[in-house]
Amino acid sequence: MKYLSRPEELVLLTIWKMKEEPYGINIRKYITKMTGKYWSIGSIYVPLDRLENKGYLTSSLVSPTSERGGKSKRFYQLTKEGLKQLQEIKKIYQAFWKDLPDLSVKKT
Amino acid sequence: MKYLSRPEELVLLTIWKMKEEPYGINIRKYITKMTGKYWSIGSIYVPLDRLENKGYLTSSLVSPTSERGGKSKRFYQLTKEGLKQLQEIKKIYQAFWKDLPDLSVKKT
DNA sequence: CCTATTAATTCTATTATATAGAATTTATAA
DNA sequence: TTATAAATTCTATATAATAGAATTAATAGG
Repeated sequence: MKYLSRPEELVLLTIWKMKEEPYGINIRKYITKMTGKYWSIGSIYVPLDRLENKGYLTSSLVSPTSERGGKSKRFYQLTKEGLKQLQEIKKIYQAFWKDLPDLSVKKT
Repeated sequence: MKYLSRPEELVLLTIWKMKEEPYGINIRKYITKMTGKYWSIGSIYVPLDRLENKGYLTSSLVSPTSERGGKSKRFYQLTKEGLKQLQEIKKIYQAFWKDLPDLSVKKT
C-alpha cells in the first residue's frame, strides 16, 4: 500500500492514544468499541505483526502480574517511523476532505 | 473490507469533489496531484470498477467531442450508497483522530 | 504437584484488494 | 486508409484483510 491501510491506521492510532496497557486484546476492545463492528482476532494481530515488521511499531513482552493465569502480554509502542506514517495520511486526509460539498446532501 | 479501502476512499472523494469531467484519466490526474505519488492506470480503474459493482458509483459513456480521436470517456457519479460509505468513514475517522496527542511530538 | 481453567498470542488458510502495465478500442488528422 | 492519440478494458502478480483454530504459559484448587 502507498499509505497505511485502514486497519493499520486504526491500530496505530489506537496505540498512540491508548492510556491503558497497549496490547492486542485491549487494542481489539478499543477498536471494536469505537467502530461498533466485529473485529476478529486475526484482523488485529495480523496488522500488528506487519506494522512491526515494517518498523512502525516495536513490542516487548511484559512479565505477568499476579492475576488469573495466562500468556504474557505484548505491549506495543509507536516508532518514529510509525508516527511519520500517521502524519502522512493525516496530511492526505486533510487535503482530500477539506472543501468537500456537504456529505449530507445529494449532489444533483 | 469493513470500510472503504484507502484507494476507494480517494476515488470516491475525488468524484464527489470534481468539477471538471469525472472520468478515469482526470481522476487519476487529480489523485496524483494531491498525493504527489505515482498511481498506475490499474490502481484507479480497478477500484472504479469495484465501486461500481458494489453500487457506490454509476457510470455512463459520453459521446466524444471533436478533439483529437480516442475512445469515449466514461463519466462517474456517486450513488446514495456511495455517499453513505463516505459518511461512515468520516464518522470513524473523526472519532479516532480527535483528542489525539500532538503527532509532531514523540511520546516518551 | 498435577490438572483445569483462563488469558493471551501465534499461526495459517482463504478471500479480497492493490498495483502495474499490456492490450484493445475508437476516434480524428493527414 | 493509415498513423496517431485518448481513453478504457483486461489480466496477472503481489500484498493485505479476515476468521478462527491451535498453542502457550500462567495460576488456582484439589
